[in-house]
Amino acid sequence: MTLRLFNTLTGQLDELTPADGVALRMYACGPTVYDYGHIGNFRTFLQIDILRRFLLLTGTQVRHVMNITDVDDKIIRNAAAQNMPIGEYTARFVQAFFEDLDSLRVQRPEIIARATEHIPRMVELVQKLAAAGAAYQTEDGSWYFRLAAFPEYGKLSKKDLSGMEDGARVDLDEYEKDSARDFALWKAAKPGETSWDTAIGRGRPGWHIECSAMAMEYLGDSFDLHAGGEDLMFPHHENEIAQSETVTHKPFARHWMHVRFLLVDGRKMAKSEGNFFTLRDLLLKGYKASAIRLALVSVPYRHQLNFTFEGLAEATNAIERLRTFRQRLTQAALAAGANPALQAAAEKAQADYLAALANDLNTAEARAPIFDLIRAANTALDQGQLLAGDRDAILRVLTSFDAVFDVIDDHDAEPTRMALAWAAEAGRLTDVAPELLARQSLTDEAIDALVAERTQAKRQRNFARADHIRNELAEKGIMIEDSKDGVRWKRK
RNA sequence: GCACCGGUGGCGAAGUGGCUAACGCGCAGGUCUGCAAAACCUGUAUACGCGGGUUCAAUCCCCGCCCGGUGCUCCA
Repeated sequence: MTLRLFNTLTGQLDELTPADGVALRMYACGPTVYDYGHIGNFRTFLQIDILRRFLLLTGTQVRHVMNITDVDDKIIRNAAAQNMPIGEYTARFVQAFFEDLDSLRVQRPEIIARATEHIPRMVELVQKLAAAGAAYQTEDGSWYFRLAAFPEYGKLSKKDLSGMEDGARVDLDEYEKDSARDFALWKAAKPGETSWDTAIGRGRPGWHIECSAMAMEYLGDSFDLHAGGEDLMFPHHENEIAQSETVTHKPFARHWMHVRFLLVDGRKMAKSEGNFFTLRDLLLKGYKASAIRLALVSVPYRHQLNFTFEGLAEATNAIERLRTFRQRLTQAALAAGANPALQAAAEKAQADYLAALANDLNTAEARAPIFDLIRAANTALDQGQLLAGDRDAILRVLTSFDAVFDVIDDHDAEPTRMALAWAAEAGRLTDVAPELLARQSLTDEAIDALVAERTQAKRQRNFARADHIRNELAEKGIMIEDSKDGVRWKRK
């Protein structure tokens, strides 16, 4: 199954296949590690995760590179303010970033490249640009890219900069540049700043050159796909193209994917708006990692996603339905054989599901056939018409669904535990929702014991005692569910 | 200001030039249950921003308008 994915460069849906026929080479812009990641960041990484999982599921190998920008102005400033080397400052945010990716079940790229470990490659690129006459050094020792050297500039973001007047918004600090739009390749060291002593002078890399250098290092001069948030399209990705193609004279990435922004309550998320959430904020409010994943993934990547707590609640309930169904199906006592109608339903669900994803990763559309199948299967189960062979077929569909969405398997305990441990360490226990603390206040064993006692009481028709236990557990967010197959409980 | 994207039932959100306009949540009824809850089933809503145009036919194409958002600057 071939994926048709919108390509920013061509403005249309293009088939995405590995040029080398072996593995899809893709580069995705990673985080700048100056703070904890927020849910907007993670929407992008989650959507790219959907892409990579779909490719893997449908038999395309991937060579996926993600950078970590571990040196930039904010990092230098913040580290200096805390009187520590930038490596020490970024270390905790790098670690937190990967913990958060794990919480959200985002698969690791094959290659993770840190900017500070690729300085020589960046210097080399600047030298090549200088040799080609596309880079120049200003009096302070910084290097800039000469936009005039790349006539195709603007082809990705579809901007025509030719008519733009230089000087419209000139940064006073940068009066030395030949043109206001020329961008920094290498920033000369200022006193006391972190810097590297290199052949092009003492300084540190500009942001854009990092990605060009690392992408080419691991993927070659030309590769299949470059992805990132929509905000990076201009100028970051445009600049990458300009630098890279000026040096190689080859197309940099054939395909560009941009994930649109997430809004919160209809507005752009910003600290100043008071609608800014990190993943940890949400976990401490008691939301499950799986619900956050599903909520951020269910709106297709090319649409803005309006994040709300109602949306999180919806995702929570949708996941409950998926999980409950699979549990019911797995536990049911079934006769041997197969029901042709259900076999056909399973096959159709699988086909429709994959077709939806193949169509520009339409995750919203992809959910529908799964829920259709669940309804058909539940009805058949009620009527005793679901047979063992049907169970196998349906479970296979769910497994396939979870290979991409990854929300049915319940891994929610660990992220919550991690977030609570972090909150304790960071002195943020006051931010933890009381319900969450209550919910975690009893161990599984303690709950099992209480549930068993209640079952015993019920058998003895001591309903007062039984109801008392039920209420007591309910107050702590533990829900008891009586069913034909026995008693289940879950943390709400 | 320029550019781009969107406006679908109570909410979220697919989709299509003509067929019952998905799916999820919510809500209602039913089944089950000691009672509940949960679960499941069924049902639910006079839903395609407004005004023109093209067409035998438009929610879907074109034009204009209104509303919301985003980019043009560090930003996922």
